[in-house]
Amino acid sequence: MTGTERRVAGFEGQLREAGLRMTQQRRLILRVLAEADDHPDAKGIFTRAFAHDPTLSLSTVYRTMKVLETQGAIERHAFEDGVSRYEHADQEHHDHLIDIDSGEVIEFSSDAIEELQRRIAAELGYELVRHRLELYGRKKPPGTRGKKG
Amino acid sequence: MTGTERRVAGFEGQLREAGLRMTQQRRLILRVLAEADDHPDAKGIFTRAFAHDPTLSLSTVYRTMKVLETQGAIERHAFEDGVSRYEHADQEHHDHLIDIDSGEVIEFSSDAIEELQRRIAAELGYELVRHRLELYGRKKPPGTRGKKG
DNA sequence: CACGTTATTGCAAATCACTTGCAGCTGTCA
DNA sequence: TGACAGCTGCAAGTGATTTGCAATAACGTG
Repeated sequence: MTGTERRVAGFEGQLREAGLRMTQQRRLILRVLAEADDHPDAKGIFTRAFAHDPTLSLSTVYRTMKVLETQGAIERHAFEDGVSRYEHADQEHHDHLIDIDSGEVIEFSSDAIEELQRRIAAELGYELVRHRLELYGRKKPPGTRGKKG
Repeated sequence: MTGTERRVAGFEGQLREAGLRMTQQRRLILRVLAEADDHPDAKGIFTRAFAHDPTLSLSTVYRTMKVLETQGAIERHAFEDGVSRYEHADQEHHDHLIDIDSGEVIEFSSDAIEELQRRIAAELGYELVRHRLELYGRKKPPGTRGKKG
């Protein structure tokens, strides 16, 4: 998987630049993150990584996530259940739609909504720094796409 | 404060209707909530209520908040720090803008953004059930209101 | 490549917000 | 007023995340 290789290498470089060490554990966690196409929480990352290195500890996962977040290498999200979920940050900004029934997380982005948020903040006298937008929805029966309820 | 009186009475009615008991503790907590114009967390509510009744316990606050939320009498929000904050629900739907520097929470509502969210969900094949939108911003210097950065 | 710093790790204990088991107390309603 | 189910305070329990500490392992240097 070349994309993954590249991502891990990229993360490594970022760490090196910050004077941080590239340990076996970090390399492993980075790989797990790069290969993930979902939004795993710490325990999920730990489980996947643990399969490759049974000496890894959960606290190392938490510490690594914090380092990576500080480095801007990953993004942390906390949806309704409150647990932190992570995803690599080498992608365009996006928000999340959560399927209420399945828990599935779908990514989307909308320039219109970004702009609208900026404008709303401005109207209140604020400069928008960041935001959190999560939609919680239920799958429509097929054939209703785009139609009005 | 007539508004407060009315709110507490309203809450009481709601509880009664649901076959729940109106205890001294609940009455007190309701009053605290009705008088609050901010978004206190459980500890904050406890502190305010405790001043009027030093026998009150924090678990009663948590239990009461859960009951009130179930009754739809209050709304619970969890901003970036993850702790649950509460506000009474006898008001129009709104979202929140959080001042990054002061922590102040400003309420706002936008039909445009509501509609946009509904449309985005629909385009993804979902019916929007609820959402969470928080803007995090920094106060602009006066005189820049509405201008573009 | 061996060595010394010093970051990093694993483990266990500690936090923090919130929940719950339990026994006694108190609204409610007949 | 009396019974009874709902409530409450207290203390212990959860579950996610953090932290103190001693051992370990990166990484630059010689």
